Amino acid sequence: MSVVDVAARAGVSLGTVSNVLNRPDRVAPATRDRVMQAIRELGFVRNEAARQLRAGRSRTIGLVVLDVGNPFFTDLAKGVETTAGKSGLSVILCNSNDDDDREQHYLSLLQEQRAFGILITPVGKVTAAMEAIRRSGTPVVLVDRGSTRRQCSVSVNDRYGGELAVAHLISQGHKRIGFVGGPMSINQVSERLAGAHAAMRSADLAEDSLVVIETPRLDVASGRATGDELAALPARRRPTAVFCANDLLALGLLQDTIRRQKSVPGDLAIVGYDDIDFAAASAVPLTSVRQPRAQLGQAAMELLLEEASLADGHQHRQIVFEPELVVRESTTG
Amino acid sequence: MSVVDVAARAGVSLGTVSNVLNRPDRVAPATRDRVMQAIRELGFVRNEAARQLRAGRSRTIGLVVLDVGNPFFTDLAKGVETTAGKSGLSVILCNSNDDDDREQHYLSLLQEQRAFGILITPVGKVTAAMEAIRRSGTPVVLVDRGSTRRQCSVSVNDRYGGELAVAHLISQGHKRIGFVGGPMSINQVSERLAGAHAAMRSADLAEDSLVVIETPRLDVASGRATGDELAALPARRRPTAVFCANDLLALGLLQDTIRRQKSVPGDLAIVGYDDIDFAAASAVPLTSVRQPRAQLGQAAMELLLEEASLADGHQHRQIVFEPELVVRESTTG
DNA sequence: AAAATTTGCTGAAACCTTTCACTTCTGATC
DNA sequence: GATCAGAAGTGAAAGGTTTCAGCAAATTTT
Repeated sequence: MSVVDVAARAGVSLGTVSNVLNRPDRVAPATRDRVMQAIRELGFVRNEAARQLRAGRSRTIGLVVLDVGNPFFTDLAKGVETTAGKSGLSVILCNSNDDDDREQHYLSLLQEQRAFGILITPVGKVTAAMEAIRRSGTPVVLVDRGSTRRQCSVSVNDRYGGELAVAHLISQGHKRIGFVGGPMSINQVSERLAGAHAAMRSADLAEDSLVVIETPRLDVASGRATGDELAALPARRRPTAVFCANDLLALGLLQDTIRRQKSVPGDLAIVGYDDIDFAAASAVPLTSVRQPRAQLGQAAMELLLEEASLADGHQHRQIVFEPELVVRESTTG
Repeated sequence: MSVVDVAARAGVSLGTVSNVLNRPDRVAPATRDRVMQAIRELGFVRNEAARQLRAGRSRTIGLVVLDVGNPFFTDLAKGVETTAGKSGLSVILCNSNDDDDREQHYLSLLQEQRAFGILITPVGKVTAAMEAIRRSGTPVVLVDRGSTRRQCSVSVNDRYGGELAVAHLISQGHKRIGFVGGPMSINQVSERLAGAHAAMRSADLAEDSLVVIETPRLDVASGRATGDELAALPARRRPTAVFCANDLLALGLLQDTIRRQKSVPGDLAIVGYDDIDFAAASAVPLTSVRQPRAQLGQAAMELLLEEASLADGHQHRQIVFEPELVVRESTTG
């Protein structure tokens, strides 16, 4: 069943049916009603595949994130989705799960679907595949990740965020500080670590006073596992405070620390990153570095739309938000 | 650029290119290599829209959930996605946000895209739109929601879960118990409430010993707001324990209770529902009713595939999982 | 009244893939 | 040497939408 059937039933040409669907104002009201009636009677539903084929591009944008299980990304996704919806675009949420292959897989998929555009938080570097997609005319905006002039991006100053977190710990009197996060191939992680180092230097603390514990992933389970590593350290090397690269890690570590009957922040102060909703509701409310999640999504989507509309004369832009430290009990007993 | 260009470059017919793409074994190795080479040289990417148009249905399934911000649903989504991936299907995650209109919107969208199938946790009743989609030949499986014989569904016994939760509170000596959840139009909520009532009856407690507080949504903010309502109750009416219809509510309420300097479970015992990862990491580790989230997703996807393959002779099935009570400190000081 | 413009509608062409009936060729069998 | 079977490849048709040049009628302008 197709526009042809609708046209037959309404006694008009198929071109007119298409006009009713896409430019109703160009059709005489009487005709329009007749067509609408036929559509209703036949239960006609537009075939999006045919539309796309004809149009050459779809009305779907792909949002590729590192972890849908992380509330940071779902909040970001909400911002994207709301903004996209206003332009009649839908969002397909893809979970790369920190995995290069999955990322690659989703990129191919989006390319085959002739996605309207792609928002991506890359697992590692910006790959050749991404470059190729961009060159083929599909707008690509980097999310939660800075970029060079040759690409649009929306990010939060991760280095500064790391600095904020560690400077705060230092101001609380800590001198041996741990950094928990990984893999280092994730840009956000290495930037936050760089910020941590910078804060140490500013306070004239020795390089090796920052104990770096690399985790395989940025999730709650990895955070819990970190408890063992910390406990295994000789007391004089063991940090009195840690900065976790995200809240999931921090919550996991917090949970494990309490399980070991240690006090937070007494025995170990903890700072997280992202300030997800659960951070405030945790065993000990978590000090965290807040990022404007929804705004980030909105800004990214707006950049994408801008790039899509000004196809040629588009000037790539890099938007950088500033993070904010939210102090709670996990660092101030 | 299309198969035609590839064919021209490789010096074969377009039918052969298609064969290389879809049934490589039917093409002589030499020819196959030549075609592959041409594909690489031209950077050819299959047009999914054209495939779909030809095939009549897409390779995408829609998963419509009530709240992507709820880890329960993202865990469920992971189960769905993994299982779908094995059959070469992709998943588009749609967030109805407890809103009828949004649900309707997404259903239309999926219908226009000729989705391979739909997994949905309906906001309210099973609507005429859903029926229509099913009749049009698209498999629809209800998720986290039971159904009649006329439809496939995968659910968890919510009534029993409610019973477990409240029976546990009663066993801890509580006699005035609160139920927090809403809106009641959400099936899971009313079922869990029904279970709560059943538990009260079994213990010979009066009907009005169960104080029902209806919330507008099932999120952390609504949970926090419930603190006010509880505080406003006269002491002799105020429950000593509450059962929250999900963990987000429970975490919100927990947070607010602690803010008021009350003790959990001393002044108020709290049971949640879902046992999301954050439940164990909260201020006071939360007693909760665990649901097999990933399994739920997997089972739903399998039912969908079954329904899709046996189009005609398909016998609708209803799978019901049993929930499990996980006791933690929020109910056992 | 004639000319010009606007309005309303038509229908063929294009978008790209897959399928399938068909042809051609190679090698084997009797 | 004729017949047959199988392998390899061909190319037209179908699938549903949108666009656009073009046509006829109605309306306005000269």
